[in-house]
Amino acid sequence: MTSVRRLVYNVSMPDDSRPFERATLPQNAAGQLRQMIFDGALAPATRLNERVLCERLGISRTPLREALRMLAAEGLVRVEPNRGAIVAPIERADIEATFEVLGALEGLAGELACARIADAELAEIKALHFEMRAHHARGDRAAYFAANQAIHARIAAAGGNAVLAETFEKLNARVKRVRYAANLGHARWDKAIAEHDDMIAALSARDGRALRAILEAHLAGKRESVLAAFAAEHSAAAYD
Amino acid sequence: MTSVRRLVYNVSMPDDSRPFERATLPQNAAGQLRQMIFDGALAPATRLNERVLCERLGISRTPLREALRMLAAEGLVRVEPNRGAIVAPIERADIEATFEVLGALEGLAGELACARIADAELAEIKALHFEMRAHHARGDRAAYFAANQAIHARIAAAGGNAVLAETFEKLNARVKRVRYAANLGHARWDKAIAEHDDMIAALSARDGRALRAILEAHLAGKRESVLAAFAAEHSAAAYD
DNA sequence: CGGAATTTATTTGTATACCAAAACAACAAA
DNA sequence: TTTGTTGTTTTGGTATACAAATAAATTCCG
Repeated sequence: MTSVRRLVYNVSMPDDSRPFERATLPQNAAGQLRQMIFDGALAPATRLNERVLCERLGISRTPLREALRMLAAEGLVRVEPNRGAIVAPIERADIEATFEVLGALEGLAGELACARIADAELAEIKALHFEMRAHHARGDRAAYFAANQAIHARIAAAGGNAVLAETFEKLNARVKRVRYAANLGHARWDKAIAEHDDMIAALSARDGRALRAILEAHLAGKRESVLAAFAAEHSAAAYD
Repeated sequence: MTSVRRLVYNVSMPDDSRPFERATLPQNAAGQLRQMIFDGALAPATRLNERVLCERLGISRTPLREALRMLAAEGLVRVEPNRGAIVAPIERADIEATFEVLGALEGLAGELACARIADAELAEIKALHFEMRAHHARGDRAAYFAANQAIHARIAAAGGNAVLAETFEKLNARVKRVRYAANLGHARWDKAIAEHDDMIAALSARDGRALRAILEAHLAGKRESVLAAFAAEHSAAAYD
């Protein structure tokens, strides 16, 4: 049972600046569902029966439906009138399109980050980078994945553009599951690591132009590996 | 009473490809609220009292709350636990951040569009362009605005990247109200028109690099004029 | 026997009533 | 003016009911 380790590295998705963040039930439910979708407990195209989910989450229909609407607006779920919700299916085109946008967004973020990042934040990203390399050295994919995601989220955030960071997170969420599923081969993995080294170098040097190029290339590479894994999985297990 | 003319140019926001689109109440309500927010009937920071809105829209609380959640996920509304929803306030930083992202997105879209756009779609954009110039010549701001928005939406769509177009639309929606409020002076307006001419030229020539640069600059210009108007309005009517 | 028509069972969409807890407002007291 | 205190309103959530739409099961017919 490969239950992906719960994201260890906090990146403070919404502003958790307020003390004692009281979550409302729909927010909670949405969070749980998100997690289930990420680690595959809810596969794409799975019907989301309200009754069943209500029991499973221990809430009533009203907040559940609100949660589903939220997820729908995020693109993780699709609601069809009178037919209910399903986990949003991902197609090849979606992956391509999403990574294309992610590349542009993170490219911009990198450029901004080089101009604006504080030393402390840079240090933290470096620390994460070396932790990630440690996980890579040990071959611990889950931990590597989490650290990797954290780094990218922090770069997205380091641009100091909240809208950018938020948009990046939301889009990234849509492909997170396939990202993790893409168990990269050693060659690609090593290449990714090398690219990360370059990223850190460019960021340290505050070379925005370079970082943007690296990030765009990195995302493109990631896209290819994800697409490959996606294609493989789909030829192996043909549902239709 | 400046009630902005209802968007004349369809850009097919969500896929209205299916015939007889039955809308569910929450979707409907969300649409109406969106419109009210766009044309200022609901100003930023307005409390959205459930009871009142239920009456106004003629629906019950259940679907209304779902609609509010949807709008919240889109960033048009903010729901604070136990405190209800308000129309999302916009601050200077939000405008800057949003336009920064919009610039990157539309830049990418432009580049993609140059590579992929079909002649028919290019012709349509050209047609819209000249309509827009006509509105400009007559000084019809509302019509100009609508045509302008339509052009940008079509460019965003012409990249053939659905995720990109969708993301652009959603982010643009957040600043649409201030965009319209920014009643550009003649100088800026003429400049915008000139930039649009350049856009069309670059798109016709399929010069992706150039179009990207033009679009990024255009958005930056738009940002400045919006910021100026925003600042002016805020010094004039100081609420606090 | 296989497909079409029809009945039946589920499920969704929405409304309503109800309640607790939180927020807000009004007002008295220091 | 600030601080308590006390109603009042509003929100968050549950439970229930029911029509309409979908999906499933069943019957009917060629």
